[in-house]
Amino acid sequence: MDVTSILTNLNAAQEEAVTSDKQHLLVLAGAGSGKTRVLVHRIAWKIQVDNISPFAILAVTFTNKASREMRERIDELLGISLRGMWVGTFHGLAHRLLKAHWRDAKLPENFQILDSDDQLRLVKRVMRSMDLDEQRWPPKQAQWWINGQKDEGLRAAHLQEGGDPFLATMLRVYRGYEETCERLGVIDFAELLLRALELWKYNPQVLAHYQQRFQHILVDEFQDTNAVQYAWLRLLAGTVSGVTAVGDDDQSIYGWRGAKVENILSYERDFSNTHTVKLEQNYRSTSNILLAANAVIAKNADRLGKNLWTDSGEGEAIALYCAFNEHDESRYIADRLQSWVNDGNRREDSAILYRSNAQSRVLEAALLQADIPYRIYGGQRFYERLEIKNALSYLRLMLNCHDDVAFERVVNVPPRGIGERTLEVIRNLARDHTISLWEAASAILKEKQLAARASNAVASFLQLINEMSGQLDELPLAEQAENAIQHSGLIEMHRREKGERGQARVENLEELIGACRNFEPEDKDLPVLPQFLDQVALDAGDRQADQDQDAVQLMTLHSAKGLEFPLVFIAGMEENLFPHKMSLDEPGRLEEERRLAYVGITRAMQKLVLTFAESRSIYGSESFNSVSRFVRDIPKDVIEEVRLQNTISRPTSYAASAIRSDEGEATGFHLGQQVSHKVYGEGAILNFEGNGPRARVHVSFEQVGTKILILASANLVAV
DNA sequence: AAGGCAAATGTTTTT
DNA sequence: CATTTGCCTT
Repeated sequence: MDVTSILTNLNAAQEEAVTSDKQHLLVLAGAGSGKTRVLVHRIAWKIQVDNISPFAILAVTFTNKASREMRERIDELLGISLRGMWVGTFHGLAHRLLKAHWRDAKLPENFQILDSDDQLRLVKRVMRSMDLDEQRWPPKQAQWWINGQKDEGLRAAHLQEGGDPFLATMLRVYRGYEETCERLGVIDFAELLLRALELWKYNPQVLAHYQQRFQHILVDEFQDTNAVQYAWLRLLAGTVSGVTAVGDDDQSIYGWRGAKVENILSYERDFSNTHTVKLEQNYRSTSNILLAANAVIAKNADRLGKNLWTDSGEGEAIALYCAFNEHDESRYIADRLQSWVNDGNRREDSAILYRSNAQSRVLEAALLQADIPYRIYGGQRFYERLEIKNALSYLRLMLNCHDDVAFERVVNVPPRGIGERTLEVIRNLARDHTISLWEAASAILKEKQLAARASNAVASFLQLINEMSGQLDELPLAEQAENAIQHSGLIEMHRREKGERGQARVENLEELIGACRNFEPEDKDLPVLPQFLDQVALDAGDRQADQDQDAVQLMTLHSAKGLEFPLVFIAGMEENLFPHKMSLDEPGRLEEERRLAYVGITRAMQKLVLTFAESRSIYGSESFNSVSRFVRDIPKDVIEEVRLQNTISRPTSYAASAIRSDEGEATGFHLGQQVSHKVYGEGAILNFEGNGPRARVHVSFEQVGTKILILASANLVAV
């Protein structure tokens, strides 16, 4: 094989990374610097030059999408079989390990994976059995807390309550939840990782096997690893294997869910004999866009320090539009998009990004109005939808009637007269005798402990499942799914549901049958249903397809990471929205928002359009926010402020905020600012009027509405 | 046990 | 504002 082909079209830094022969390699890859490329080419280099067998390589990513992409690109470059090479997500690989070593991991052979919805239900059940007040102790919070502990590698047994009533309660729930999971033989996502770590920790012979096997380990998006994932990697690498870690501290935006940027710093300490390469040349964006991105991120402290540069031209200025309100903002974006299309561009090549999903509504309305096709990413994914989860629960019960999570979910869906009371009897018996709900239900029927009506309902449910699972081996997957959906009455239930929602649910159920038909099991010799269920649990399915239509893409800034578009809009560049007000208290949070802004800006290849609204209704009431600090951090000479109808370049100030800041400086307040008045309470500044001692201010108070006050005597206090 | 109405409650998301 | 959740009635 010709080795030079691996190195063609690589720049010096990329080549250095691909060919590095130090044991460990850390690649700090700026946005758009060819990160995946380096990863893929390094794998090729390891195989063809260092003669490492694909069998001895493990490549790990965070998302299924990233892992699919990596597989495809390795395939493309090498054109050889990837057989034996492990490429997957952290969770996927952990699952694979646990399946192979279920005994050592102290799991039942056919353990089920809980998604966050299942997990919440279970936490709720545990908390209810502990008689905790759901108002005082929200189950969501407990779930969050438990996952947070697990992400840190902490089990209930490792923790001390230390007299703190909050901790004490959380810990009790954690213990109860752990016990329940253990009894049911189910594991949640965080558990998947923690178990895989413990599998190696407590079974040195298993660990040794994998340590010997994997000579080289590659990790993508290293800045997103949490404590458990990092420990897992260290353990696997041992002292012999090499580790290539690729990441960007400036793109760490998942700290709030346990990701530790510090892992990048620890890396050089924990893995000796490390070489670090920075990829700073950007192949994606114009220099104006990079200038903006660099300026925004420069305000963060504790960066490893990278500066993106490009040798492509300046490109166009970054447009900034100050809208009156969110409708005006959306209309502007739609207009701008329309002219982009009229100029012969594809909608597909543009994206509208925003901080929170709630912003998409207004944008959608404007696009609909303008007749511009769009595609929304985010929100609920296919296998997470209620109707799909119900259908899957029937399949799970057919496979294993002792699956209590599935049993709870669909025992009375569609309603068949098995209510809370009946269920409570079954639950109690199951708990007292440590048997499954299925067994408890059967026992109760036999002993005739129920009223005739409830008894009949339970009996017919058990019979339904029995009948369906009787045909398990005979029918193909799609027909089993169809049976489940038909005979359970699920499809009939949604048909009767009024409105579009029912219609959509029926269609989704039909799509599920299609998905079953298209499913290709990894191992053709094993039963197909369990493989299907596992796959579905680990990959909730890409959001609505409809790929064929040329459409604008709408998504949150978070989900835009890793993508690029010639034209990018970022809507809602306002204080309190972006940076989000929730993240203003903690400085670490604010830095993460700044990185999110950096991620957003660096998605744009040719043209970036930032918009903000002077007034925006949030949850029904109007709020007034000033332009985001991130916009103010961008050098003014790369910004072109857009006014209605005409476009003016204003190197000195933004027209809209100029008025504000002038008045703001004179009065100590600015438009939209939250202030407090000792009689009227809190409100927002709507307008200023006049100058000097007679200056007046319009304030919209939350309690009493809008008042006009003499600024000098109102004694307003900034909130 | 099921359907209807009032009240609460609102970041970001992958697995 | 819009959706979900819990309580209350039939």
